[in-house]
Formats: sequence, structure tokens, C-alpha cells
Amino acid sequence: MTSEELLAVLAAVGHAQRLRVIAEIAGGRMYVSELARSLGMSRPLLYMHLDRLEKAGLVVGSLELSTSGKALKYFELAPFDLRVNAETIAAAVAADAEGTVSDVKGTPT
Amino acid sequence: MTSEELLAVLAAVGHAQRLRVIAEIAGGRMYVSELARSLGMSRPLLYMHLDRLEKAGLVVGSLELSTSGKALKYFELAPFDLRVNAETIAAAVAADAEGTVSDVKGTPT
DNA sequence: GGCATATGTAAGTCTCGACTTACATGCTTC
DNA sequence: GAAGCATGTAAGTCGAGACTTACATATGCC
Repeated sequence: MTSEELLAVLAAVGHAQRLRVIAEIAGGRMYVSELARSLGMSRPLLYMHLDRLEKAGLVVGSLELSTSGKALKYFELAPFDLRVNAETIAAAVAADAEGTVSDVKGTPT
Repeated sequence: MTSEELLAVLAAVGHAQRLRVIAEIAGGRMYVSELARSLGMSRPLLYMHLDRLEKAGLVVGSLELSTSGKALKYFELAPFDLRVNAETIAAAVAADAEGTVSDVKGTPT
């Protein structure tokens, strides 16, 4: 895992509102408007956060048609389990250097 | 763990420069000026990041006198190992609600 | 048709965090 | 005492991200 990927996840999850979003849909998939009401958050704002979370690969959205025919955008958690400690961070940062500096020894092919 | 504590750690670690700082001192304690040179970062900026990391409990600093008598502020990693997944996040957010809303049943004492 | 509810997005504001420059201070060593 | 290197902090700039208001569009129901 590169530090860029790790960073995307950590930055995405390092925000109070987004933490709440994750906690909320941890209980099961919900559609956007429902989620917005539940969290007491404006829909455009929620969109932004969901977007961020989705890009980080933490949630997955899918547009569906309800039985009544109304379009509903459901979001659910993507499975993720991240370990954050000195080793994982050092490894991620080290992964960036691969190929960056001219020929790092000891890591052939 | 409350979401506030979790958030402090995640927000602290969710930044490229701070990730580099952690990776750097993962190899052993260093003093500020040394670290700044090593990372190619201005000292005041590094101070800010170290401050943030220290408040989150990820690093520990200690002012020491070198054998020559010069004051050096050393920083080293605090031991930490955080698990980031749906359960831990949901648990942290849930922890905030304890006592917030009037009398949540099922969690006596 | 009119009201409610849903998805999207455009555009603007505004605050906070990141970052720089600059300075004060203390201790060596020459 | 001047040069070199260290710790601190004050103050100011700047941009990104957070957030709001507003609008366009589609469907179902009375």
C-alpha cells in the first residue's frame, strides 16, 4: 500500500461528520435523503462527504428504483479493516520511494 | 475510546507531511533540527506538525542536554496500534452518545 | 395540476489549517 | 565578540475544504 492510498483513507476517515456517516450506515444500507435526515445534515454537504468516502473506497453507492418507482441512491459500507501503527505507516511511506530514487538496492523485481 | 480521541489520532495521521514525520522517527529518535533537515521541512512548520502529533499521543518529545551542553529536543514514537474498521468507528461514535441523550438503557454504571 | 419527495449540481462564502518570514534567546567554539 | 547551531514563538499569507443557498429534473399521489 502506498502512502497515497493510505492517506486517502486516513484523511477521509479523519473528519467528525464522515465518522458519523460511517457509524450510521454501519447499521445497514440507507439512501441519501434518509441518511441526511438521520444525521441532521444538508444533502449537498452529505454528498460531498459520501463522495470523499467513496473515492477512498470506504463506502459504495448504487442507484436503485424503489418498488414505487422512485429513484433512491443507496450507500453501504465497503468492507475495510485498516491497521495503523508505526510499521504500516513506515511501510507505506517507504513504498513511495520505490523507483523514485535511482535504483534502491535490495528490492529486485 | 470516544470519537473525539479517535478523531484526534486519525486527523493527525491523515496528512502527508505528518505521515513522513512518523516514518522518519520510526527509525529512531531524532531532535527537531535534525529531523527538519532530514525531511527538507522548515522548522516552524515541523513544530506545528510535531505539536499536533504529540497532542494526539503519537509522539513524545523531551528536551535534553547534549554532552557538549547544547539543548536538543528529541522526539520519538509513542507506541500505538490502531484498528480502523466499521466496528471500531461505530463503537467510538456510539461512545459519544453515552450520557448525551437522556438515560440510554442497557448501559448502567 | 399541484404538492411531496427523491437525485443531482452550480456557485458562492467563510473558516481553519498549512506554510513562510522574521525575530528573540541561549550555549559553544574560535 | 562574532559565528554557528540549537530551541521557541509571533505574525502574516494563502488555499483548500467545509458548508450554504439555490436551482433543475424526475416520479408518485391526491
